[in-house]
Order: sequence, then structure tokens, then C-alpha cells
Amino acid sequence: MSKKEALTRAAAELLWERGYTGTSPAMILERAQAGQGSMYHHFSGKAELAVAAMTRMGDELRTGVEKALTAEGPALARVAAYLDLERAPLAGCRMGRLAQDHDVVADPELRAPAADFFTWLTARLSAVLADGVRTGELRPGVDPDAMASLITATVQGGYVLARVHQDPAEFHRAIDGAKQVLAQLTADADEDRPGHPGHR
Amino acid sequence: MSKKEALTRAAAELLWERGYTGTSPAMILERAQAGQGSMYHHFSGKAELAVAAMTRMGDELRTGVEKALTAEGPALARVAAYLDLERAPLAGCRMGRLAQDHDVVADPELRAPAADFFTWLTARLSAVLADGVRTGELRPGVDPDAMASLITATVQGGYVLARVHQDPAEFHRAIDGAKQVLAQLTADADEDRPGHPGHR
DNA sequence: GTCTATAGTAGGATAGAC
DNA sequence: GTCTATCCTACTATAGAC
Repeated sequence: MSKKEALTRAAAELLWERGYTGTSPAMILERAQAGQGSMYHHFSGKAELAVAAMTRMGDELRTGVEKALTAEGPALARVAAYLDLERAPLAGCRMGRLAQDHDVVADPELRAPAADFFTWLTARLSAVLADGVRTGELRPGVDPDAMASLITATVQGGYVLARVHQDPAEFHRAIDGAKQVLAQLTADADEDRPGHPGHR
Repeated sequence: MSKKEALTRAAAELLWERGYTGTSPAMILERAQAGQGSMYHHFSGKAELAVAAMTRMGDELRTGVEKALTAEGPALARVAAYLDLERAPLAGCRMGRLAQDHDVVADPELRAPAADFFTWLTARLSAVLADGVRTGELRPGVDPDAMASLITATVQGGYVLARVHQDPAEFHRAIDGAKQVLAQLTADADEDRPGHPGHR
């Protein structure tokens, strides 16, 4: 593995663990087993290395999400598969957490990889939901953009709650809430709607 | 205003703007127009000052939320009032953003004020929703805890999306999504459910 | 390409005068 | 209580050898 590769990997890990402001070049070098020279040869500095790390992160995240969203089955099942993707609630979202960092938001180059990922994610979720509406699986009144935004926000917020309480269950409670309301979007939701005595 | 008061205020502002790791004692002193001595006389250091600032933040936030949740009217309207509270999406949540900071989560003393606030908030929302179920306004199947968690997460996630895109509209889109699904929780949601041709 | 040495600045806390 | 002066460490980047 090239030093450049090792540096990008180490940077990605540390950005996840400590955020951008909380990560120093020295930490990255130590984890990557590299010297100062390697880093400043391949990158102009901390910011450029972080951009490379974030870009890689985005690619990995997209791959994982795409796998869940393109599976066989109804739209709602695919969205549920996305919600059930393996996650580490206590660690937080690799991308989302960086967006809370002042220095990341202040630098357009740093913000871009994160913004691109969330633009893609929300659009992708919206497309799946719109597909569900088109096939009649979901009620015609369902607003794909608003629901996609709600889902994305719930996941991000779930991470926040899990971290603040240091309890993964808080993440799953929020996800459960999302699943419960998603179940109400189906065209035949009346029957199994909680509280409505369905046929049993 | 005492120096202690000025320091707490300045710290609260800077924690909101830059996060815990991104805020230095020097910045706080400059904004508070105080010297090193004042800070180290009243507080043991950066961490203790941050705890004081966060505790104050929590009190302020609770006051604002309580006002929305105790207003007259049905449970759903009160929750909607909470969702419509004035917010600065691009600035992020004063509490939630700090929970993304590695050093805050790592220190129990720092995490406590944030955890306490979210424990209170979720319980408060859950109580309002449970009240709505009790009065028959909301369907019996509504899960107050899960919905409270969903609402809290949506707000926090909305902040993340707004910041990453540097666009307040992203926050409001997520909030709109939450409002749309909340409207489905009422006992008579069938009539005005989008997609169902109500009486018009 | 990769290394170590060096340097200037800022972070965080202490000492001691007033 | 509040101030300034001082200290040590870490952060970020550069220089120059190999």
C-alpha cells in the first residue's frame, strides 16, 4: 500500500473518530506510519488530504446505500433495507458529523464531498419513493422529496441522539419511528394501521 | 455584568459557532473582554466553563420548548408549534452539534448537560403525544416514544442537512416531512389524507 | 518519494502582581 | 477578582538531506 493510500485511509479513520478540527496532521502521520514529507509531497496540507479522505468515504457510502436501494422488492422494502444497513450509531455518520464542524462548513472544498453525498442520497431515496408511487404501491399523495428528506434527517438525527446518550438504542428508536410512519404510506395501510382493528 | 457572566455568555456563543474543540480559551477571553485571570479564577479551565455554558444553554432551550408545548390546543398543534419554533438552521442546534464533538462525548461532565436536555425534550414530546392518544385525538396505535424520538431526530437531522448544503430550505423540507406524517396520526386522518379524495 | 530537523504560531494552564 | 507575564506543549508547515 502506497503511503498516499495509507495517509488517505488514516485520515478517513481519524476524521470519523475526531472530526476535522480535532484531527492533526501528526495523528494522521502516526497512524499511517509515514513522515511529514510523504504527506506534504502528496497533498498541499491537512485540508487537501481531508478532501481526498472524504471523497473516498463518499464513494464507499454510496456503494453501500446503492446495494440496499437496488435490491429486489417493493419500494418500501428497499427503503427499509437502507434504514437497516449496518451502522455504528455511537461513532456517528462519517459524513454527517463532519458537516457539523465549523472549519468544514467554512471551506467550500471541504464541504463539497459531504454536500455531494447528501444530494445524491436524498435524490436516490426520493426516486425509489417516486417509483413506489408510480407503481401504486404507495399512496398518490406521498411527497417523495419530503419523505426522502425526512428519512435522511431521521438517520442523521438518530446518530446525534445515540451519541449524546451514548446508547445505540436511541438510534434504533428513531429508526423505528421512521419505519412506523413509512408503513402508513402504502396504499393499503388502512388494514394494518395500528389502532385500526384490522381483520384478524 | 460580572466577568463570570460575560465569560459564560461568550463561551456559549463560541461553542455554538465553533464547537468545543474549535473554541480556545483565548477566543472566549477576547469576546468576554476578560483576562486569563478571570477565567481561571471562576473556572478550573476550558471544560468547566463549557459545562457552565452548556447548562445555561439547556435552561434557555427548555424554556423556549416548554412555551410551545404548553400552549392551548390539541397535542398535534403543540408539537407543530415546537417544530415551528424559530431556529437558525445554518447555525445548527446549540446542543446537538456539541454532541458530535469527540471531546464532549468523551468527557461525562461535558456530555451530561446535553444528554439531560435531550432526555427532557424527548420525554416532554412523548408526554404530549401520549396525552393526544389519551384524549382520542390521536389513534390508539400511535407509539409516543417512537414518535417523540422521530421528531427529535428529524429536527437534529434537519440541521445537519441545512449545514451540509448551506441552505435553510433543507431544514424546512425535513420538518415538512415530519408534519406530513404527523398529520396521519390523528384519529380522523382518513378524510384529509393526501391521495385519498376527501370531501371537496 | 520519503525522511528528519526546524520554525512560527496558537492552545491551555500557571504565577504572581495589583 | 482581575490583570499581565510566562511556560510548555501541540499544531501546521517548510527546508533540505537521502
